[in-house]
Parts: sequence; C-alpha cells; structure tokens
Amino acid sequence: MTEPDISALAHDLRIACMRVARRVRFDADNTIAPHLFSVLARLSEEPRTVGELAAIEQVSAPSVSRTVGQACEAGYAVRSPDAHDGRLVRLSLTPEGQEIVRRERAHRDAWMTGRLEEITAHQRQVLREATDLLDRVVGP
Amino acid sequence: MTEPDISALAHDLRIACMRVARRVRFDADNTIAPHLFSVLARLSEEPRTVGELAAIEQVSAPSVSRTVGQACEAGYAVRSPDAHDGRLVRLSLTPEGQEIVRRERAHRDAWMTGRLEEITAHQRQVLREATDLLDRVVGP
DNA sequence: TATTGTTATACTCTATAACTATA
DNA sequence: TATAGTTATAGAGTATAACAATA
Repeated sequence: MTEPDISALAHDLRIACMRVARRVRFDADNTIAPHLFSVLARLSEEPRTVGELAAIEQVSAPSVSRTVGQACEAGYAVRSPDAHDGRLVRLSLTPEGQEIVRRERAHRDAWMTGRLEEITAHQRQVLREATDLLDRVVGP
Repeated sequence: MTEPDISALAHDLRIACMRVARRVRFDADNTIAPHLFSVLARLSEEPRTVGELAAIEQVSAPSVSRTVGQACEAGYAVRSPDAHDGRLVRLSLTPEGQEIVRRERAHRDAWMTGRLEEITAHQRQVLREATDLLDRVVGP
C-alpha cells in the first residue's frame, strides 16, 4: 500500500467509523440522553468520584455534578461519602441504573447485529479481524 | 460464525467505531464547531438549500438557518436566490469555506493516518476491506 | 493554603410555534 | 392553501467563576 493509499484509507475508515457512531446515536432511537448514558456506563464499570468522571469524560466538574444529580434523582445512582476523605463523593449505580445500562447497550447492539446479519460469514470474519485491529491501533 | 458471535462482533465493532469517532473529535483538537463543519462539508459536495441540509443533517430548519447564518457571517458560505423559485435560497461555499473544510479534513485524516502507519501493509489491507464493507452495511 | 464538590450565571445549540414571502 | 425560510421564545447541556466543606 503506497503513501497516498494510506491517507485514503485513513480518510475512508474515519468516515465509516464516524458514520456508524452517528447512526447508532441517531437511528437507534435511544431512550436515555447521551451524556447521562456515558456517566452511567462509566459507573457500571466501577464506582467513581465526580472528579474522576469529569477527567474520563473530558467535561467540567460542574457539568458532571449536574448529570450525577439527574442520575440520582432518577434513581439510577447513589452518592455515598468516602470513609477516609470527607471531600470525596463516591458514586455507584443502583440495580435500576445497571438495568438501564444493560438495556441501552442491548438496544445499540441490536441495531448493529441486524446490519451484520445481512452479510456473509466470510465478510463478518473480515470485520472481526478489523475490529481487533482497531482496538489495538486506536488504543483503550 | 454462530449467533452469539455475531452479537459479540456487533458489540465490539460498534464500540471500536464509536471510540474512533470519539478520538477524532477529541484528540484532533479541531478548530471549527461540529455542527458548522457538518454543514460546510455538505456544501462542499454541492450547493444545497436550507431544507435539504436540514433533512440530511437531521436537524430542524431553524437550526440549520442559524448555522448557515454563522457560515455566511464568517465568510465561509453565501446565499443566492433560486432562478425559478423565489422561496428557495441556494447555499454555496466561498473559497475560504472550501479551504476551511479541506484543512479540517486534513487535520482529522492526519490523526488517523498516523495510527495506520504503525501497522503492517497486510493489516491495512484488512482494514481496507472492512471499510468498504462498513460503507455497504451501514449505508450512505 | 490546596483540593473536592456544588451553586450562580452566562453562552451555545436545538426545538416548536409564529410570521413573511412565494407558488 | 401549501411550501421555504426566518424570527421569537424556550429548554437542555456545558463552561467559568464564586462558594462551602474538608485536608
């Protein structure tokens, strides 16, 4: 593959990925707002503080604080004080919050699954390899 | 590939694509707002009306009208009346607008190109095939 | 004095409804 | 009367600055 081809691939691959991301967010009429889902998804991994969420999501602390307030008000998350540092607020998902995250993920996956059922097994194998490559190339 | 594997691929591929989209938007510290770039990118393909842009971008006509106003004010686009229908407003890019789009695309592509240079030619070939597949699967 | 989180305030993007001009 | 676009108004998310509590 020559230099120009690498650039062309970079362009086409970027466009394709952004299109998928866009479709998933728009077409799969999601029931939960993107910013709220992002926070809940992070908390589903493990309990975190407001500051940690702000750093991970790359938004301001006040913005996260507000979103967390919505999550708690909706019964998806709970605040609890840190045992050793009174300034910290530990955030964790309730069972309802975990269920919301699970359902939302299933919803998004279902949309993608439907598309993949339209192609051949061999083509899916190509996408499988490409997915693993992307994970390594783009990083965690 | 069995059923569960298709679901797993759907999940992993979706995550990988959304991660790429996210990295491009964050890492490649872009100089132009996403909604404005989207409109300019559409106009770089061909002149369009407000209604066409609204339909393509899936946002309301007033929202597009506002964004177009910004584009015109910044000197990136110009409004011109339609010859046959006085209600229509034809929008097209100025040379400055074309340059902005070109530069922004180059910026985003450069990030992706850097990643692709780290892998082998064979691996890039896999991504090339996967990209073409994604285009067909996800649609235009 | 520095850090964590929240509250106050303003700005931006988007949407619906109302309005103007043209078909 | 229907359509294309703009203007008016309101709602939601985010940011910076100011504040309260704790280290």
